[in-house]
Amino acid sequence: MNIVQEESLRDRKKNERRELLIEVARRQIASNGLRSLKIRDVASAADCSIGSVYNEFDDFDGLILTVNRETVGRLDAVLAAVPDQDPVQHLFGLADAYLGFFTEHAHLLWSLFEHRMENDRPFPDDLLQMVMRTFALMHAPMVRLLPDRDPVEVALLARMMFSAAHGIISLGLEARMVAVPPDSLRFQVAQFVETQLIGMNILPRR
Amino acid sequence: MNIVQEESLRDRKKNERRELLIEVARRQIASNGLRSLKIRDVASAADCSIGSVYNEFDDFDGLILTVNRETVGRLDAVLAAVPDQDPVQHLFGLADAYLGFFTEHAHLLWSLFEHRMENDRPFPDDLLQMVMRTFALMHAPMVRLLPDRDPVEVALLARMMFSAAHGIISLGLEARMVAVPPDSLRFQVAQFVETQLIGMNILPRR
DNA sequence: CGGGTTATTTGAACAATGTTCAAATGGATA
DNA sequence: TATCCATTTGAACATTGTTCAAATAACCCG
Repeated sequence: MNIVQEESLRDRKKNERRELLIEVARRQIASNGLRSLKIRDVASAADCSIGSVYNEFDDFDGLILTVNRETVGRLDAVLAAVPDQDPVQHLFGLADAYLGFFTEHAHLLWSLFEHRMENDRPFPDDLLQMVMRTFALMHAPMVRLLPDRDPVEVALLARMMFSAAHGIISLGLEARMVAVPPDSLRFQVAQFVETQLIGMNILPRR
Repeated sequence: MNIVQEESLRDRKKNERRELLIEVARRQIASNGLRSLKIRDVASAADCSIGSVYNEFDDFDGLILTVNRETVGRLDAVLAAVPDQDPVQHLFGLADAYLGFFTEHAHLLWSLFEHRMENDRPFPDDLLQMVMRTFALMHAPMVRLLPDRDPVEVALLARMMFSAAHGIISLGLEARMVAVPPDSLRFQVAQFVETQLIGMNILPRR
């Protein structure tokens, strides 16, 4: 049996269209936010009918989730590329990389955090797993810094620190309220990590 | 001229209806989230027509904003009631009170943070002022704890700490991902504040 | 190449929901 | 009671997600 299937014309067009649809949707979310995304706009921008969007994605949520999945993937790649030799510098690097990604793709990240499934359907498990895996990138340096602590505690601590940093960045970038100036925000994040590490007896007092 | 105006039957009915509409809307948001709020449901629950809701509030945003304003007012009252004798205990108390209010009224607080105006209209200034004033409650103990620092720096620090705590609580309560158990969350918040204060040389190392 | 078969695409129609406004209603007033 | 005007009403409209039967296009085989 031939495993390597020849790609038919149908499949190629289908794949091209799918990529185009995702790209169009991502651009719209990235520039004007999740709430500005409309099926009809996506369809007309991709030069196809409304029905074709439904053919490719089960429903509106399906399209959003696909964009969000790719966003998590990109974030994961950025965070995974942070140098990890020294665990302290690793933590500072992760925080700064998260800030950088958030600043550059604020609407995409907000889409990830703000999106709620229609009709109280459950959040898809695979995306949850992806998010958890990205969370876990913060876990590694914390384990190295606190080798004697209960690993469960350390996991909670890592998640707590991520949530705190996320709060600082997310509210700091919110233009609706008075946004924190970018330089100040960068300083705040670094200061938060440093203060936290000092408080945990990992860095010396200043 | 008579300043104390006799309340006419018209006015009384109008005020009663207004209160009822707000109450109905708040209950709906509190129990099922902002997205579940529908004009028609509110109208029928208040036993009046759709148009009457529009008569009382300019539009849908107007109703939501009214509920959100009251939420900020209630939060402000709760936080203002926290004992403020010792600034360190004051900070712990504020964090715990915020956690308590958030836990009890999660959907109402999410409504406050998630709501976006229709058509990119600006966020109303009076509500922004209310939120800022509530933020400022955290400011006072920080000033007492860091009397020698630049007040502008302290203000940024206070906002940073609020944002961090908000992130910890908000993501911690999110059931969509794996929610942090309530007791664990309470511990995390207290631990965050303590670590932060130690790192800022305000509390001794443990 | 042609005809049959199957997959895909299309867009009109539907459902849900925020919004408007002319007519009806009802409280105030003389 | 009669007139006047504020308020209320709900039908109609606009937007937007969703469905599905008909049209179209790709594939396959003789």
